[in-house]
Amino acid sequence: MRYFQRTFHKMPKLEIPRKAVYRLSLYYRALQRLKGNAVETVSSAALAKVAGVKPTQLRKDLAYFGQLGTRGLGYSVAHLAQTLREALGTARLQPVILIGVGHLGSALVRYRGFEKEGFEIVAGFDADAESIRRDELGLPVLPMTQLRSFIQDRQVKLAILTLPVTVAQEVTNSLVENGIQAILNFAPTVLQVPDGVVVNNVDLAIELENLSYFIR
Amino acid sequence: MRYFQRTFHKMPKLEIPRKAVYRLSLYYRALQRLKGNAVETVSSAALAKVAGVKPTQLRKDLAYFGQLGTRGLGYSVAHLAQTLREALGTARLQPVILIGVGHLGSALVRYRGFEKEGFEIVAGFDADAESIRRDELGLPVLPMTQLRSFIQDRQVKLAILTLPVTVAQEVTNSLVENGIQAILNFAPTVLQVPDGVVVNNVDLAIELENLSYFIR
DNA sequence: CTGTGTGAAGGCTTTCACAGCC
DNA sequence: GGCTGTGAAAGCCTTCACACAG
Repeated sequence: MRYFQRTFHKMPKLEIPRKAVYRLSLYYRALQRLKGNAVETVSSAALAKVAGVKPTQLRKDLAYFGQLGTRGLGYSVAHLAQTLREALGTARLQPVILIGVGHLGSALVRYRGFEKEGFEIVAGFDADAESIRRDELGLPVLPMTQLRSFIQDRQVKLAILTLPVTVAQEVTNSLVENGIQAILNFAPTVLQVPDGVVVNNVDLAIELENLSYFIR
Repeated sequence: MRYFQRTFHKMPKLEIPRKAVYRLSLYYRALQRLKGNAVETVSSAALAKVAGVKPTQLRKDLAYFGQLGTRGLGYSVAHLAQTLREALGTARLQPVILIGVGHLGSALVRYRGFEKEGFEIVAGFDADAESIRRDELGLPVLPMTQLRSFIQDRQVKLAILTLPVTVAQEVTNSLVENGIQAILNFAPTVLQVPDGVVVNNVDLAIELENLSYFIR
């Protein structure tokens, strides 16, 4: 996971703490639920409780985007949700490609939980593309040779990596060369990428080891 | 993810920073690779590079466990690996249960990357246990009614949750009641647990949203 | 001379306390 | 009175600088 300085066209005046961005997603989720229950305004205390954080922290996080609440009243659920959507860049559907269509990759494709959050997996890539039953997935599965043209034609910026460690770095280099700017990496290895490319790691063994440490 | 105070029987004198524990896993992985290449000693600079951290940070992290290195020389690969194994509690194989044997759950079972890290998924549980083709998984899949006896008989402390949001909290309560101490949660919701129970969340939509934020 | 161990400094994040607005 | 917005304080983690051991 990396963090870097940027000039934003409009959004925040100050640079937002890295961890705060994660929390924005939690707030957004909580707001969706409130919206479903036809709630119109919510206090920082109530929203923070659902998101599992302290009220002051929530207010600090939101303050990066200006004065969003009304004193004495709280936040407008609809307005705040919209602001967060735009801040997170999920106001428009983002195309994502998935590299490595094995067990885990296939499960992620079928998971479908991404779409309502603003992401669409538009294609899978695999070294052995021929052998994959693509109709079961409802997704085109292409050979790696088509990576370059696909990324460039479709202007894809986001990739999910569900590959064996042995080829992860090599494929990453190729992704970066072709214009991918952000990678969600499931391979249990530290990827080397140039500045300006962001990697988030999801490492299941590390999560288990971490839990294991705290059990006694 | 939660953090809490504990009295440890032996390990560290001081409390280890929460994030440092994650890095211990990275170091351990890197050491395994060095071991494979028959490397006997390694400097903090070399090990840190592979793990993607700064040498001073690595030394600070390791210092929590006492004087592990030799000045002027570095660390013994074998000895350090063993120390980390014990610290992380993966020196012995830990039994893990998986709750919710859908697409994602099945993919995790088949993934098998856990075993060499010291974890064994010993059973799956599902509300609809009957309908799951258990021979393809090579894993017993049991109905939820057997949760209690299984956890208690096998002394299971770790659970992986791959369930829909709607039932996640309810099942969590049941797990905690029956003695589960740590949960790796894939459901996109904030679980409420009592003190003494640790939850690590793996939330794919949040990871994507986070990446999306940093793309411009 | 090499490379670890560590107090001290620095930087980042969270929490507090309360001013300010509805 | 209720609840947000925010400077200041506290807490936590990382990095530095260097003493010290081999």
